[in-house]
Amino acid sequence: MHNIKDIRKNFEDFKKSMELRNTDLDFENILSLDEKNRALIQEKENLEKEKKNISKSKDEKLFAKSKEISTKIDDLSKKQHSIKKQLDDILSSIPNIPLKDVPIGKDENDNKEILKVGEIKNFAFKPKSHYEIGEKLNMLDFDLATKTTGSRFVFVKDKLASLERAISNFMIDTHTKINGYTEISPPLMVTDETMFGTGQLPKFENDQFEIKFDEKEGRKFLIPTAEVILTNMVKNQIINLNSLPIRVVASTPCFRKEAGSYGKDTKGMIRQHQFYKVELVSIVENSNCIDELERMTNSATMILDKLKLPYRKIILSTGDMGFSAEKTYDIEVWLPSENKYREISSCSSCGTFQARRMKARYKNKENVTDFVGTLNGSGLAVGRTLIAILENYQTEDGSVQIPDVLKPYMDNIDKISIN
RNA sequence: GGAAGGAUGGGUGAGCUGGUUUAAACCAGCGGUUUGCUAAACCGCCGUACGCUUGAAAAGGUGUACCGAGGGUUCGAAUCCCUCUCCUUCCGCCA
Repeated sequence: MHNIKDIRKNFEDFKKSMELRNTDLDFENILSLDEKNRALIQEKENLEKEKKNISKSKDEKLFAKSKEISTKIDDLSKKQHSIKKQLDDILSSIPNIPLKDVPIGKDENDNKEILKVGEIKNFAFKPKSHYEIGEKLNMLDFDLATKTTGSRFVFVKDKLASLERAISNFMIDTHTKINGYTEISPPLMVTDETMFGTGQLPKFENDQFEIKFDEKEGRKFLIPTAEVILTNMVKNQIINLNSLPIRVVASTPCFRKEAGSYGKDTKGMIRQHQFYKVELVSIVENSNCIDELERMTNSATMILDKLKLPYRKIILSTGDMGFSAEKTYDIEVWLPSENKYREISSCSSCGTFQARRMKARYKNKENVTDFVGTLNGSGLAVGRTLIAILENYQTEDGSVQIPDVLKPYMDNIDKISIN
């Protein structure tokens, strides 16, 4: 969320940034609401001062007048709150401003590749898709999921279920032992306020699963990514400088409605309503965001290096970035059956954008309170890593080799084959 | 689910028989003195948000609100009343 003061001050810059992000806004309305709001605050504060003086004087003759002032204040207060709410509603739906080095563009076609790693294997046969491999092995069962739950879910069985768990454990171990992250096992449900903090609400409510809870309770949602709950660990607090940076990692299921992607990736487990993801979150001094983003992205690619999966790193254009991001790297893994790279991780710096929404602050070196910087990245999407291993490590007879680094997690077996 | 107690600044914690509280004190933090360095000691500063204002800016000045959240009583609420949330302890139930 943006500070209205900054918008007021750098209005033209702000306008331009929003155009880069294809955001259509009624800029004049923002300014006029802001002015009205401030005028009402002034009026109200003057009355409050008068009232305060009367009560201090303890002059009984003025008591009646004080009462009169109270009703006026109530009235002004209501007006001001309504204006402020209108303003906040608009502000809370405005995306973050891209950093200067983010390529300007309309959509994903304007993203820029910046790195390509690993050798793409030349198969002597036509490589099968992950779902063909999985179904042949009898270890991916989409029909069973349809029967019990619905579309876009899957049963992972037997050795593939172990492999999925192995992937997750391997990632967590790498991030905790080598990359300096602390493991967290968080709640998978959050309040609406928490969803607001990271930017899922109010604008993207349609993508979220809401849980029916007791009437009395506030609203609760299933997390669409652990980013939501890990980032919000610092909400509504002022952190000591010496406890920064905070680096946490969690492996959690993620729940997404995938509204608006009806035709996309209907086959296989590329796009599911529920999937496991290992998520990295960093809370840093806001001046360290850029460095931390590189560090985080390197932590994510380290996994692919160790798994010996070919990948590329791209920087998202202004038109393709997520709502809260100021700069995003996507990491895409090679899928032989599709003959192209597919997203397996997305690492973003959000600057102070989420911190403002969460009111997450710290005391900087000058002892001045300032908003923290927040970053999040997948390290990596577990389901898609499973897919990548199935496809890249497949052999002609339908079995799948186990990547060396995962063998210790799989009873040191070499491959998974048809029973 | 029942009963009792509690929630105060970054932390600990007084105030809670309405008006010298304009939120004490301690710790942490920041600045300084001393010092070969560290430590210690001593001195000073130190809540948050928003408005107005001086200034090119950095940084000041000033006002209002805020003592878990929201309402109420009152000329006046951290303090009294109501509702809710969360925490602690005890009882019951339970993986």
